[in-house]
This record gives sequence, C-alpha cells and structure tokens, in this order.
Amino acid sequence: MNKPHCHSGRASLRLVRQKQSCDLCDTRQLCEDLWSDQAVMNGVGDVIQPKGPYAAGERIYRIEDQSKSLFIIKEGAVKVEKVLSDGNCHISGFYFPGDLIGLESVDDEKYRYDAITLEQTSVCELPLDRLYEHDESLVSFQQTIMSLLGKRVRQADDMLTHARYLNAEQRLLLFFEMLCTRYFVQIIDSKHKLRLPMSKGDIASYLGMRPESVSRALRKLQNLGIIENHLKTIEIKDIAVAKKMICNS
Amino acid sequence: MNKPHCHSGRASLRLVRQKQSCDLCDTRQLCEDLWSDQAVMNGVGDVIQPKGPYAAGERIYRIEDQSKSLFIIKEGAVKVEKVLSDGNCHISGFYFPGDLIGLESVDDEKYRYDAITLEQTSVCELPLDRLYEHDESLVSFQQTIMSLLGKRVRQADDMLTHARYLNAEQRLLLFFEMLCTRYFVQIIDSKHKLRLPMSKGDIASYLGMRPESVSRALRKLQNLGIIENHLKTIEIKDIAVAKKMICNS
DNA sequence: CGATCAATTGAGTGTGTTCAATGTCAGTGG
DNA sequence: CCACTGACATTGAACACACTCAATTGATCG
Repeated sequence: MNKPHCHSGRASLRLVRQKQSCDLCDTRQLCEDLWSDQAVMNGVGDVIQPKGPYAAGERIYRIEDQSKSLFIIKEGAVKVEKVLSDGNCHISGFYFPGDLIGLESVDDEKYRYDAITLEQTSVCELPLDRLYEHDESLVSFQQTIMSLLGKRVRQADDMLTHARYLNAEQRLLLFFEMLCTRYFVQIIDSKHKLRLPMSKGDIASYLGMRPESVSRALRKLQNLGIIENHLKTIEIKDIAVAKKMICNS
Repeated sequence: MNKPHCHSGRASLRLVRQKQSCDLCDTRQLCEDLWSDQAVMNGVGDVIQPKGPYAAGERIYRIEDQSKSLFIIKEGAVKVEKVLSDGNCHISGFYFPGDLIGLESVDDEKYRYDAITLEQTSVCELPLDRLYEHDESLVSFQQTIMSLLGKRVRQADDMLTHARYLNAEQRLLLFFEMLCTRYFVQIIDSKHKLRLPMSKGDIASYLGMRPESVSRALRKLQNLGIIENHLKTIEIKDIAVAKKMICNS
C-alpha cells in the first residue's frame, strides 16, 4: 500500500496526490476501508457520491446549511471560511486533494463555515449519518474518522500556538512550509518554487493578518534573499535560513 | 435524565457539577454509556479507574509520555500546558468537573501537553485502547467520544477566531463569561462574583497575552466600572455592558 | 482599451510588548 | 508579633510591530 496512486479501487475515489506517496494522505485509510471487500459486499461503497467538478468560487457546502456530509477532495483546492459579524472574513483553513473537510460539523446540526473552491475541484461526499450506524462493516470507517478528528484537534492547537508566538515573517514561512510538506501544491520547475491557488488576502485572513502586512513581510523576506515573490508564485531561495527563522522564535 | 447530580450510578463516576444541570456536562452521555446495563454486564465499567485526589501542582499526565488514557475530571481544576522551545509556557486550556481531557492525543503516540492540577483534583481514567475494540457494547462509547472530538474541534476554531479579532479587554470578558457559563467555577455570594483557580499569568498565557497586559486590561475594565478585581476574585458588576463589549468587535 | 479587482507602497497611529521598579500577599522562622 | 523571603501582581515609560487610511501600481477580462 505504499505505491503512489493507490486510490484506484474505483474511478470516483482515485485520489491522485502528485509527487507524494499515499502515506501522507489523510484519507488513505478511509479509502481502503470504504473499498474493502466487506464494505463493498454490504453496499457501503454505494453511498459515496462523487460530486463536481466545481468551477472556482463555487460552494461545496454553505454555512448554516444542515450538515449532512463530509467531503474528500479528489482534485483542486478549497478554502473554508466564515463571514464575521463585522463583515470581515476569517479563513479557517485551506484543503487539498486527499484532505477531508467538514470535520468541525461532526455532531453539530449545521455547517459553521462556507467551503469555497479556489480552482476547479472534484470531491466525494460521505454521508454523516453512516458514521453512527452500528453496521459491523463501518467499524473501521468510524475509527478512521476518529483518527482524523484527533489529528484535526492537534492541527488547530498548533495553529493557536503559532498565531501567538510567531511574527509576520515567521508565519508566512511556516505557511509555505506547510504547503510544501503537508499539502499538495503545484510545484513548478525546481523543487521549491510553488504556485499558490489562493489570493494574498486569503493568506492574510488565514494567518490572522492584514493583506498589507502580508505584502510587507513578503517584501522583507525578498530583500533578505530568502524568497522570490511574484504574484501567485513563491520561490523559496534559502531553505536553511527559512527554517532557522521559523524555529528561532 | 435532566435532574442534577445524575452521575450517581457509582461513586467513582459521580460527577457533581454544582449549580448546573447535567445537560451542560460534556461527559454526561459518556457516563450513561459506561454504566449502562449492557456495558456493566460486559465488564466495560471495570476498566474505568478512579484516580486521585491529586494535590495542587501535580501532573495527571506528562508531555511525551505514551498516551494511554483520557481522563474525566470529577472534582478540582486542571490546566493543560506545554513548554515552548524558548522556555515560555503556552496554556492550551483550563478544565473543570465534567470535562474530558486528553482528546488531542486520540490517535497519537504521546501526550503533547502536561495536564497540571490547579487545586485538589480527582479524575477517572479511561483507557484509550478500549476506544478501538470492536466490542458491541462500546459502540455508543465510541460515538460519544466522536461527538466530544467534534465539539473540541469547534472549540479550538472559535478560540482561533477570538484570538484574532478581540482586544485585551474583550478577551478577558469573554474568558470570564466562559468560566461562568460553560465551566464550573466557585461562585461566591452573588451570582457574578467568581473565584479563579488559576494565576493571572496562566490566564495571560491562555489568552495569548503578557501578564502585564492582563493587569492593565483588568484595571481599565475596573475603572470603567464593569468589573471588580481583587486577587483571585473577579466580580462582574455590569453584565449588560460586558456582553456588549464582547460583541462589538 | 478602459474597468475592476488584487497587490503594493507610504505615512501616521495605536495596541500590546519589553524592561524595570514597586507593591502585595502567604508562608517561615526568629 | 514582626521581619524576612519569594512568588505573584501591578504600575510606569519607551519601544516595536502590525494596523489603519490613503494613494499607486499592476494584472486580468470583457
């Protein structure tokens, strides 16, 4: 199960994560469970619905809608955001192929965020009510969701720590590192030149900053020779220094 | 199941949450499941170990230790914290009777925080490995943990939002409101005079501030006549204005 | 090509931090 | 009972970082 592109049990769940093995994919276990012989025999697989492709800017789920499903991202990129009472937007996270979105609505009535595509995106829908069925064939499925919830909690906790102890430049470098390691991003030419599917404003919201501050921090990093910033393309020129900057807080 | 003090199936799980009904208790469902006829019949209840009482300042679990259990707090108060690389402390949360701690270690090898008692505290230990057993009698138990994980994710997300969009005074007022509504705190005399089991420094760390800033913000709120601050005792004098301050961000 | 939105840059402001000093309380021992 | 201690809490002054407001540039698209 270590070879790339292992999610090929069926076309609808073929989660291709370019340049990465399935080991890094959150939903690997999920896919295996859902397409196991036993699950297929019991018809579990049939409730999984492929949806999309969505164009950029479409909503996969909408805040306040009844939360009925989780979604695995097959291709594309998604931002999960919420409009605050003062009209500002707060982006809770960015998600990429192999990620599962909607976990924060487990055991809640409604979605608390909008999930909006950043580019052409396809997903698989997993009905939430299946989570709670006592079906023998779903036990492994439930455990996988539980694992992902544990991960999600840790991720949120880490984010809180970073938000408090890192300055503008450090947050941006950490963000780029996350994109490179944890997530799928389109990597151009060299290994450390990446294309951002989201706007600078989105990044600002995610990192708890203003767009102006993002601009200034990027310029500062560029002047230091650590990165090259051109529109939606970022090149990390000095990874050693970058990593040192993140740690020395 | 709406009457107070419903956790009286057995002494070891009697989670008395003063002045609050069990509806507000995170672990109500858990207790019901664990002490259901079927669970008891299958011997599930016997794996739940009462521990304590711990004195103030003791560790319930230790960072880097192998994570083997969750803990329900029966009495007392607990802070969950981590020492950062620069020597600073980051407090992830405060927990009170009826709360479940250790959820962030679900599906992880080790604890990522220290859980330290703030006063005399007793807990019940729930072995994590039971979570993943295919035992029929544990299905409901698993679902409850899943629900709590969902809640925990939402809580962390909310915290992130607040950390970004509220100033020092607003954060403190929101913190006090949380203590009053969601958590158990020792309430003295009137309904809105409460005793804080944690230090001002702990509060600062939790809210992402410096102790000095907490002091100044409290003074400001006191000068405005909204609160009265004396050592470990806080009195909310003008709740209407306090709530208005939190919302108008 | 102009219109529109995103991104950048500049100048001035403000909130919370840093560093240092002082004040307060609880516990201890003379 | 009082002085001494150490941890916590408060206060003050100067500073730094990110924010706000405003103007400009740049990219994209009909």
